Amino acid sequence: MSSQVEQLEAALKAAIGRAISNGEISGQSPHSITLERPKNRDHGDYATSVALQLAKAAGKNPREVAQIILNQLKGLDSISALDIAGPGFINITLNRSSQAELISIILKAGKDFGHGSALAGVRINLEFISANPTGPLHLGHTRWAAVGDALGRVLSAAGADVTREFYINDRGNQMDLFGASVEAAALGKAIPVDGYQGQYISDLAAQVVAGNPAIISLPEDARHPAFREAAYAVQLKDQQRVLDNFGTHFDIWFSERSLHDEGAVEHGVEKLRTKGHVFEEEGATWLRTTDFGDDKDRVLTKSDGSFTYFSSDTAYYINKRERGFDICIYMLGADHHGYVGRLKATAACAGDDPEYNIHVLIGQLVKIMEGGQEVKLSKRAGTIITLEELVEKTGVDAARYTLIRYPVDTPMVMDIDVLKRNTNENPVYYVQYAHARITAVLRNAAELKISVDLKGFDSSQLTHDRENELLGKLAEFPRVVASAAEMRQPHRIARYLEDLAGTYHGFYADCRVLPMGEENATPLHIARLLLCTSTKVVIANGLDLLGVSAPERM
RNA sequence: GCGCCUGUAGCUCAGUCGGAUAGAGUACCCGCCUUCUAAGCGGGUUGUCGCAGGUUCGAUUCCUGCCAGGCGCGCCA
Repeated sequence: MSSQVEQLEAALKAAIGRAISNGEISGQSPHSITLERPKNRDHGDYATSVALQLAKAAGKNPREVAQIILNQLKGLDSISALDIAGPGFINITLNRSSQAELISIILKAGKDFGHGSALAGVRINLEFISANPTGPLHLGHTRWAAVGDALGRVLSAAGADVTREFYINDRGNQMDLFGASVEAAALGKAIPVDGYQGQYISDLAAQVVAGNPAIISLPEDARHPAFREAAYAVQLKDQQRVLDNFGTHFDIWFSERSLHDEGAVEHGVEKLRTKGHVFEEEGATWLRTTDFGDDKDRVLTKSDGSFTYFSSDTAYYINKRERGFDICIYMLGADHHGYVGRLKATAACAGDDPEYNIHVLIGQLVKIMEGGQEVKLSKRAGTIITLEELVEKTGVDAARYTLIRYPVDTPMVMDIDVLKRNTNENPVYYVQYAHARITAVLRNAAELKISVDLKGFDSSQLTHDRENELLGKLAEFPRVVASAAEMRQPHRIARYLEDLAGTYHGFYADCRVLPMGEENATPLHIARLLLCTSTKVVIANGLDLLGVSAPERM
């Protein structure tokens, strides 16, 4: 894949190893060498600062160390120039035609280009959204609906075996209150104190009654659960429909009730008890999470014998691990960050490594602007914005892309008015436009009956600076995907795509791709068309990782 | 009080395991479509990287303290 980079890294490492065994440098060989792409193109295609890092232990100045490494670094025909710059950076310039070989690598890999094996064999449970089935999904869920889905795709691309899971909080007081609210609405009675308000409750009531008119005349003690269950079913189905429309799909919808029905909660408590972190006090059963850094111990079973919400969470974690997942990723809103400590402590209590087996991502809240004003979200005032409404206003691609584009630990502001615009203020269009533009060029090539085939590819044709720049950018894609997966940051893909799109537009402006007029297609035209095709593949693959479409025309 | 997140250009934000002259978009000014999608390209202007110390060849990045903003700290769910 990016084998050139890997080869270079290996060659550097070998060169350092030889210098050390010669005694030219003292110290240890670093466990890994990182090549970076310099911001400034005068610094070559790749650069490394190993010489600076080794200088101290070697007792020599960094430029000397760099020279020693270079002396050992011979016989790589893919390199056209090696320079020592500044305090001791080694700058590497690749042989251009060798760099152009990337095109055949991309075209042969196709949809798989960018995929890697860093997480091969790792089973990951990715849990996100996990809303109560007591109302529509709103803005607070929307960020995760987009980012969680993209992260799932990115982790899969890194080779992980990913299961996306939605935990349905379908148990407890809130469900009863929800049922009672819908029931009251159906019967024309007042909504209970602390009950659920809003138009959607009346709508649900109407749907429930329409689906089963006899429900109203049930005796009271049968009517109450009947309303709760019917409303639950309708609301859950609605959430599933909205997410499906948003392009976010789950492998498992996991019911909290099912944990209790199958005795998993008791099982979880017993398992923790065998690990020695459970104790009884004041009639309640506790988990000593303070053994592992939590700020207070947590109750598993209340003094009245019933289970706490925390006990469900604990049991659910244990259940996931027993189902064979190596890593459990939780994506929570900032208003739940207080749970991180106890979740990690729970994992530790279960005998797991909280640094590896569990990973909690905290997403800061999203603010929304419309008409130049912040929309204050308030259930009481009826100004909640649902995921569905957001999509209606902006479209799936713009909403998803914008939500994914920022790291989740920064609070973000979504400006609805900007998202509605089809301009460059809306970066999704910038990227999509590049894809559509390439597609148009390739369409025209097909009409001219130019055969765009690797057989006719002469890599030495690509000598223009713009071509070189574009090739370099394409070569970065696999590393971007790998780091997005490793750091759980899908926004890196989006930023990369914007960068790549910009590089392509620059190439397009300066390099004519198709023959003009009656001109025949030359090897240069073919090579450029193949470069375009490669770029199209990478943009499409990147957008796919975000769940955003790659349009053929715009 | 304790804990988590944030503070980078007028605005919205990137910034790879600590690297070279801190970057995009937007806004503002100036150029570029008698041949491939101008939703584009090129050029110009914009910085106390919140403040103060520390670690080192080197800090926007790591550590400590402080300032400002957001959020959270139930035998609730």
